[in-house]
Amino acid sequence: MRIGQLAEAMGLDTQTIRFYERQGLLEPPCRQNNGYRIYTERHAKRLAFIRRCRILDLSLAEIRELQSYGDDPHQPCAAVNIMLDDHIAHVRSQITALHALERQLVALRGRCSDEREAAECGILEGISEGSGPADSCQRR
Amino acid sequence: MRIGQLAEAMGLDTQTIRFYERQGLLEPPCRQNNGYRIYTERHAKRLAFIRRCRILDLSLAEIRELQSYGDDPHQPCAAVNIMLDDHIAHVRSQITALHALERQLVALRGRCSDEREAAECGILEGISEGSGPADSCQRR
DNA sequence: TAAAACCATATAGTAGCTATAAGGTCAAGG
DNA sequence: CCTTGACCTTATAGCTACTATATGGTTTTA
Repeated sequence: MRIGQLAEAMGLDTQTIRFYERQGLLEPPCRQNNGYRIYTERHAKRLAFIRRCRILDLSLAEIRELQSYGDDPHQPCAAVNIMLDDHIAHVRSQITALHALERQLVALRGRCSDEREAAECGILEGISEGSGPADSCQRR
Repeated sequence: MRIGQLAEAMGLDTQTIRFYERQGLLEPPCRQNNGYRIYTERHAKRLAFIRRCRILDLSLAEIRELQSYGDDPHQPCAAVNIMLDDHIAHVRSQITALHALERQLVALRGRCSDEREAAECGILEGISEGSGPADSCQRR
């Protein structure tokens, strides 16, 4: 399987596959005489694992760590659980921050209707004053 | 006011201020004979505006656009409203995506308790299989 | 007079790709 | 036989919004 076929199959760019190789996430495959990379089913599986991790928004460093656990099956997997717990906490704090941001933005949006000149625009005013929906408003 | 004092007052790094200048967000200030930047109250206000926009997670490009409206007070401000509406929509879609992600991660976390070997870890298994909480699970 | 604290510029690094340039390889068509 | 097009290769630069580092000048303070 050449790189183009693998990329096609996985729905990503050939560049991305080479990028993962350079980053040490994907084992360097054998080469043909002409230098072309030849991938095996193993590579495809590993790549699928990487992609699913990325869909879960894990960083490349975290994926490298996970792979090291997967490759050494007798390690205790507590570290995997910890990583996932941390990641969940991270996602939750992002959600909280975005909710606060949304409230601020909606409040700001309420300060201007469409038909004004910029000089009277309540939004520009609002940003300039630095007033959020309330003074107790959470800043990230 | 020199750059260090301004940075101190605004709670950011001097580098960041120079960076905003290079990016065209902050007007280049006058210089002393020795080349030191001298800032005025106007600069401080503009910088505060920039910071408040960043707290609202607006991009530097969006801030540049907002400033151009603020600097030309007779333009209609409809564009400001549109930008804010877009930004709110963007934040909301981020929130939605993160909620879906959280559900996936929590389901995955539920597949492993602490005291196993990596070979039996339900999490590594779960990622390898590509199973989320359900097959209909939303992928970003 | 010398160290500490400030200022200047230029350059590289961060994350995770994506895009571009410049070139080698291979199969099919004229 | 040659060319065209699709594929492959490497190296390099770009994206965002900073942050860090290196190197050197200036000013203040002890």
